[in-house]
Amino acid sequence: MARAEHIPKPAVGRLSLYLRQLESFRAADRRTISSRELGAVLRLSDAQVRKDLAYFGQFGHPGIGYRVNEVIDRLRHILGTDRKSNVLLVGFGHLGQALVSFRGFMRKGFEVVAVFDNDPAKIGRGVSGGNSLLVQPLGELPAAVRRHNVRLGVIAVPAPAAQGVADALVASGVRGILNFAPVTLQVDKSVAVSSVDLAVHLEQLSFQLVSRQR
Amino acid sequence: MARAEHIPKPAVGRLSLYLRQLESFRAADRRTISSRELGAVLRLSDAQVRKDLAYFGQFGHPGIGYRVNEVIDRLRHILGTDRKSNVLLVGFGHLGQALVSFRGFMRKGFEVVAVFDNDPAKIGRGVSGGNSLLVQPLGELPAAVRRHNVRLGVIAVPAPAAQGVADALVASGVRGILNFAPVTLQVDKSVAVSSVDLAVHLEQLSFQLVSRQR
DNA sequence: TTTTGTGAATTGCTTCACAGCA
DNA sequence: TGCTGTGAAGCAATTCACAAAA
Repeated sequence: MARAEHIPKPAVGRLSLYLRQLESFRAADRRTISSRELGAVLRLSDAQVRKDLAYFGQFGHPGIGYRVNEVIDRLRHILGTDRKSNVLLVGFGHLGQALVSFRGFMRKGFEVVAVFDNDPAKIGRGVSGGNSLLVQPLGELPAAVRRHNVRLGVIAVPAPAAQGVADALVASGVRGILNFAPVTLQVDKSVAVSSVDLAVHLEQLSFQLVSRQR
Repeated sequence: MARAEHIPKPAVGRLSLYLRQLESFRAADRRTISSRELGAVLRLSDAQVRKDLAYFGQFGHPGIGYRVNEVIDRLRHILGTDRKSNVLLVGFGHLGQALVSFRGFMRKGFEVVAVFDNDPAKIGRGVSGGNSLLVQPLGELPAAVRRHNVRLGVIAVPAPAAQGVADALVASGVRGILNFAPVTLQVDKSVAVSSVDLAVHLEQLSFQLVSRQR
């Protein structure tokens, strides 16, 4: 039992991949899986898989492998997605609409409970996502955070507006931000930030292409 | 000049961030910038910034810092975005629409030259993005790759369809894939893949929240 | 001075290889 | 046998700290 040892940051990132892959195996009626097989589909070594899981306790069964259901449950608990988290979305452009209609959201333990935008043409519009949400003006943000006990916010606004939105989220008490705007947000380091920048990803691919063809 | 030395993979990822931030500094009329200041806004150490840039040659000027324009040009060249790359998009749902209408695309040296979807209701529709593109059926994909000399493809289809699309892209000669579907694509390792999974990012935030509040 | 570029030291992460269990 | 968990070894990345340049 190697609990509470120092956990490499990349290991935490892989936990999500293990969970996703295990759910896929479960959908295919697999009951157990070895570290070797799990690693193979994710392009990781078997040792990597074992070590990552072992950081969080005794997961596997020697001679058998890992029981799919058991590991899924434990990973969800570790990641904190075994109970629903209320999420708030700011920005209802194409990307924002894509995000609320994305099924993976709810399935994974996250629920969008409010949507904001400052465009008067969008305010008051219904959100397709399901539970009869309406797009609200940003002024309503602090009230919504309190009412729904929101800890996570998603920023899907244009770059120039992103920092202001981040400030508003943090001031309202949000503790984590998923940012899709291509800027580095300046927030108190007690707030967790994860950023997705389309251009950055394309540039990485471009670099790999350039450096490989030589 | 420490060229061609072994370059840490994370360093390449940061190159994009340096580029983005430098463009932002240029927009604010800054001509030079020190490693300390550049690192501060990106939450990196000054030594990290210097070392990353030095992997790719002599960039800075002792006593002065880095000349913004100069470094921007050289980073673009290194990343291969100093000339336009033709990109092909598969999947014209909300996410696909968000991607084509994303301004950052063109600005960064990428241009979407064809859009595909298998939904008959979408085929033939115009793509808002600008240059009068029409959504095409997937069967047209190989021809488009050849015609436009496409090396990069973006997958924005539902998870179950993603692997098939990836296979089609690779078979057509695409060399890099940006994947938004929540699956690990199995492709030949000569093909570069970069994946963005919304659920994974939210889970990372959730984990950080859970582990911090204790 | 200020600030870079870079070997050396350090820290962090992954792989190895094997004891132990089923 | 098959497979996990884990110290030890090996590799990778970051930070330190300082000579050299402007």
